[in-house]
Amino acid sequence: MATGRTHRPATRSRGIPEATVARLPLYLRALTALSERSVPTVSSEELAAAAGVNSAKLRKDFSYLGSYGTRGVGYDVEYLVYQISRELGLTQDWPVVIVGIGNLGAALANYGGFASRGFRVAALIDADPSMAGKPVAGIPVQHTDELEEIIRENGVSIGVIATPAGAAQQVCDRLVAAGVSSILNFAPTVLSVPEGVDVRKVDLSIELQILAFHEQRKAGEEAAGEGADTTPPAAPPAAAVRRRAGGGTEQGPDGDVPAVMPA
Amino acid sequence: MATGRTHRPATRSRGIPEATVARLPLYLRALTALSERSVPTVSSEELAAAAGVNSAKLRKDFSYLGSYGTRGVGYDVEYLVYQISRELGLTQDWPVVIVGIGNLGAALANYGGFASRGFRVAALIDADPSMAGKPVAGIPVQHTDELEEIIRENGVSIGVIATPAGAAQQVCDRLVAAGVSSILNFAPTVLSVPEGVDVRKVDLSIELQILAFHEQRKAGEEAAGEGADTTPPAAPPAAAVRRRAGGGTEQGPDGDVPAVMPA
DNA sequence: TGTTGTGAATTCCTTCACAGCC
DNA sequence: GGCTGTGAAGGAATTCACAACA
Repeated sequence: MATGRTHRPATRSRGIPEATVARLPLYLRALTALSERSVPTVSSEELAAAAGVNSAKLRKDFSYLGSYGTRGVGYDVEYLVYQISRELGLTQDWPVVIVGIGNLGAALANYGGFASRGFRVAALIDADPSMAGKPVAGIPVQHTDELEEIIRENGVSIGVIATPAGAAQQVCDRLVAAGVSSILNFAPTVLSVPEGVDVRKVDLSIELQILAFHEQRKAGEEAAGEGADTTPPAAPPAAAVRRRAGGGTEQGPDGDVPAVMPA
Repeated sequence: MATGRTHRPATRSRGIPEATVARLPLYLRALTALSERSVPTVSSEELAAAAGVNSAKLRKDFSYLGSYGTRGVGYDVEYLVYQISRELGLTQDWPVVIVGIGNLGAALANYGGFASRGFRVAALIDADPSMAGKPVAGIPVQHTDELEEIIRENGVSIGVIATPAGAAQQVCDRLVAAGVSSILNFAPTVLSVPEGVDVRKVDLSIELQILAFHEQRKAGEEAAGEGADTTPPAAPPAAAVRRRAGGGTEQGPDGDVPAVMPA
């Protein structure tokens, strides 16, 4: 789900499995909600329900962090919040820059959940000179020319790319050259990065396509149901079939380069 | 990565592993790019590189779809595009509704990649009456009151939730009741849905937290390096530690309910 | 008694390596 | 000779089920 090119073999970072790391934020959210309601302790069963996983998985996940629970009782909410936060590195301040302040970039800049978890938007950067100086979410947009300076001055190590696909690799290269070593990519491209740089990708159209797959399957089951297999009716040997959407935008079959959005 | 509550045991839908389904859109994108450059055939090695995976994995993935390649030659680009599109259900038209037209909802509505893959934005829905009628991305926003009618009239089966966290479950319930059976959730909540409904989640703050984890680990390795283990310095038994961000928005430790954004 | 923590079993995914075919 | 398709091996993630223990 992450790592652009660098075929890092899904390292078990510091002994904690990737799959577990990916769930820690979920637990953390559920725990913080409990904390706000001043719930002192929680069982694996309850917490698992709140996080939407099963309790055995949750207990195993926590076992990688240490033995933070009490048998017969459960987990101390505040303590766990602290431990998970520390494990995730959220007890420190992470300045991030957002590059590409279109619709999506603006949405990200306005997102409150950032600051509430140790992430601080250090700068907004856009290539459009007419954007420069315009405040978005209270932060003035700066021009791409200043990218390197901004990164270095703020000690930024995490960058968010919300540019069109065409610009993403170039922006990525500049970020990395300037010292960024973790990138969250919203552009619909596979980014190439040197060893040691982490890339995670958020790709809207991929999520929709996966949903469509399951949706189609459901529809098929309903219809068929009876005998034989579901093998599709062997298709035209070499005929490309394009979409046949109804209305809506168009801007090239797939090269995308959307006005502003994720894939 | 999907399914809110419904603990569906990661079914291998129609024999194709979930992990493979999740990669098909990646291949499709790479293939479409090749198609545009009029490249007639491609080897597993080349295509894998373009999609950012390794070639053995790609070949195995394709083997679940059928034998669409030619030994000694490679894959016919157009043909594969068609086969994958069909497998994903993209050869048909999928009307979707977007609920919650804040910054993010607007970004989604403007996203071109939608239409280019069989997804058609059938309607934009928001709870704010003052939004009603206002066009976003050329589509007039409609009020939540009309949700059920819109779903039914357009035969919508895929819904996108881009509301604040507090409204998400309620919106979800209404969508499901009206007939939607696949949901893409951008709100930072675990959604409960009945059996048979698919939920996928896109959660920005989770992605950032995962990056922070790895970033922290990198920093730690640099520093340490030498002897002993990396076990952290046992922490204060029951003291919650809050962020210490610098500037930035605030709106409650975690309950989130952001102005408009994903988690 | 009630709940954690964890070995063992299971299932799922990835990678290897090579036979089969063009 | 080159490249696909796939059994088989290896590894990772999940789940089971129960001993340990407050």
